[in-house]
Amino acid sequence: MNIGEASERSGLPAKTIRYYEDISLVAPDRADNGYRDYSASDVHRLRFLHRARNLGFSIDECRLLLSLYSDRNRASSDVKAMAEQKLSEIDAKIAELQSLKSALQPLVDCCHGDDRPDCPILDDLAGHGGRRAQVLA
Amino acid sequence: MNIGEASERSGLPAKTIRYYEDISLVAPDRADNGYRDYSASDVHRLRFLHRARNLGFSIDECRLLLSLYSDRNRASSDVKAMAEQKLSEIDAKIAELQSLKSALQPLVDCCHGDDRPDCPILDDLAGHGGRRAQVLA
DNA sequence: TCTTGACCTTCCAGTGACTGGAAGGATTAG
DNA sequence: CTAATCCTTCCAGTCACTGGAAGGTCAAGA
Repeated sequence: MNIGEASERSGLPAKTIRYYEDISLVAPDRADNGYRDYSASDVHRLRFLHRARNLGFSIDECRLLLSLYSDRNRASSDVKAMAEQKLSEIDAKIAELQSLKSALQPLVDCCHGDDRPDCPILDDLAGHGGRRAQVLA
Repeated sequence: MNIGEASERSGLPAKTIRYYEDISLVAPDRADNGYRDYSASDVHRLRFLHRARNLGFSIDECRLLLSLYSDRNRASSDVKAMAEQKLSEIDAKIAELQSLKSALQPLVDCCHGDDRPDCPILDDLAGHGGRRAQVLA
């Protein structure tokens, strides 16, 4: 099948699929007219990539996952370790965003948000927030 | 002061400070020997940038914040609107990460993680997870 | 047969926000 | 005088695409 159909079936944009070929994640056949020709297993691979990317795995991690997937002898513990690491990265990002939020929220809350030029948010960014506690060191 | 001291005082790496000059966020003087010469207000500006970047504002948003900061006539509502938008972006990112987590966690939980090749995580990625619900559509 | 439009190809460049490194000049301490 | 440290510029790489230009191919309709 052509790239358009492979795109539809995998959920990935055609541009992305070509890019994945550039970086050797898929290797479709070529038809006589030069068009890429995707097999069902190519599409399978693309769907795998789509899912794994959606789960937050990097391209290199996807590459590893694909090789583990096709390795009859791999242990599930290898994959589990990667997934667990991903989970802890996700937790760390959530924590970071929440601390960002708790730094920004009080500034928004105490900004009157009217036409006057006085603005606690800018004051804090400037590093002289007056009586208010500094948000960042 | 030289870039090294400006770096220490602002908390930004020298490389980053030079980059900020490239993109016209700061414009230090030059000494006779060609070295950059940072004033106290340059450092002030760099600290402002450092704080704003840490709060999740993009470079372009920082540029805008800086211009609002030096605009005697700006209304605090302008800044508040930006900060509120930032907050909702942060909330959206947190929600996304949490849904990522709730997709990945059950896979990790049900993977036995031993030497056997059977692995629910890869099965799910491959799109044929058996009796388990598919994590992704 | 011709034409239109959809689809495909390659290649180049840009994104955001830096970061690393090479090659070389300036300054400072001993 | 020398060695170490600091500074300079410039180029290239990161990550994972994405946009666009220029042009080839194909299927359907007049």
